[in-house]
Amino acid sequence: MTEDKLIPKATAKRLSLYYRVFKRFNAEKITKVNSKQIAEAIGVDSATVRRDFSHFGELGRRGFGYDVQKLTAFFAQLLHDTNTTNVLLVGIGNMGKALLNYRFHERNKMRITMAFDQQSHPMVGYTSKDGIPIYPIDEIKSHVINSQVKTAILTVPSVKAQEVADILVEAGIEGILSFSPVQLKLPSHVVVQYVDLTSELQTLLYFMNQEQEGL
Amino acid sequence: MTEDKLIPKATAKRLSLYYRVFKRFNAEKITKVNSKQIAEAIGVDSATVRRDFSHFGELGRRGFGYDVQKLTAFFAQLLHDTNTTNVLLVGIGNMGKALLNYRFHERNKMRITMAFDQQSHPMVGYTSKDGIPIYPIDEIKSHVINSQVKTAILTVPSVKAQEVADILVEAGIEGILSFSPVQLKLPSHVVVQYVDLTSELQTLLYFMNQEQEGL
DNA sequence: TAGATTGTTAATCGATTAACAATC
DNA sequence: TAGATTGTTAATCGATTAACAATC
Repeated sequence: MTEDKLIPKATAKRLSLYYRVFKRFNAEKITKVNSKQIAEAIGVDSATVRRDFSHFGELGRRGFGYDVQKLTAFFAQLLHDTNTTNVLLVGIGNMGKALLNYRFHERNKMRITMAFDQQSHPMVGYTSKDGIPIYPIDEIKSHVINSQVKTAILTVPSVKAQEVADILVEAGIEGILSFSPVQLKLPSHVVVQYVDLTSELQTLLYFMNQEQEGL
Repeated sequence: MTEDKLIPKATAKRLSLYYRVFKRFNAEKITKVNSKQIAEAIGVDSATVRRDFSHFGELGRRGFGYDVQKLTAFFAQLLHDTNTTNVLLVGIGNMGKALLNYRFHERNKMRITMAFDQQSHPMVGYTSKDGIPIYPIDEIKSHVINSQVKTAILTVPSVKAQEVADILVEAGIEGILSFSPVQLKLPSHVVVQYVDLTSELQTLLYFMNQEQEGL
């Protein structure tokens, strides 16, 4: 199948994982891989890899495998990792601080360029270690309007999440990565992705207990 | 279906989400809910909720709905959130620090009780804000052995992840929540759950771009 | 050519959803 | 009883995997 533009969701979620291992292979001077090697590196079946790739045309060479450089370039394109994407952050708590100092930009063309918290937060009015400016939440709209930013990371307390998300959308944000375990009600054109650390840990414990109980 | 003990993975992953909304309902003095309300709160279909619950017996009352208290108690049991689970943390970088200060224990009976990093890390030998002791990595085994800890959170650089995971398993750890984007090769009795922040953000951007391009 | 590995089809498996009889 | 909502079955949908012809 060539460029049919109907990428299954499960495939879409693996794209970034593929991209990372290709860059890793590149760094290790591995120039050629087969679907089995890719599969092992990301923890899926080799048939899944080939099927995933098939949505984007013929990326490999039969009897041979894939050229790592070619794959890397293709996936960079696919994931728009060719020019920088700027992202904003709301909420400079525990998690917010960690993300503020996270070097997304070291390996990918994305980075946090501004951050927000309540007026009373001690860091508001200053900048992060790396010079990311931190503004009060009521200035979100004005700062977003004078920028290319369309994406937000949300790390505010659950009770504030909906309220802040509304402000973000109002300001023109079209995608939110939320760490607040609250189902956001937003217009359908806004893409939301959730990260739920407590749930991840609790689910791990559940699986461990299942394991214990014999099944 | 009564207690068949064959909980589908998709259902298992929602258990913690259900549990949280029940506790939230409780806090809001809501005593009775129906499957539609639960479904909305966690962002799934009401049929999914009823089907999920059906694996655990008859939790509700036909024509009526569910008793929130009863559900909360049942899920607390199910998720073993009745007695405290102690967890260790390896890697006091950005993410590690955030998790170290994260109040898991405020809402659930799980908490980080010890942390580890390289000998040279400035916090090794001291404790966190909340008094969690921080030890050097080579002391993992001795500290785990004198404890009930079976679960680890791993926030070390990718290149160290496998090495540290091996040490953890050697020390008797049976479950790992890893923030390092590396597929760990471990004995099959060890349960591993991955959190991949870069991938989450990149996937969000991909979906946003898809949205833009019309599909 | 012989060997290897892709790209793709068909089979299987698992998850979601619609529909409704059971029943509170 | 009439109305509501469960628990469950059957239908649908989507994802994974096995198998293999195509072909480098």
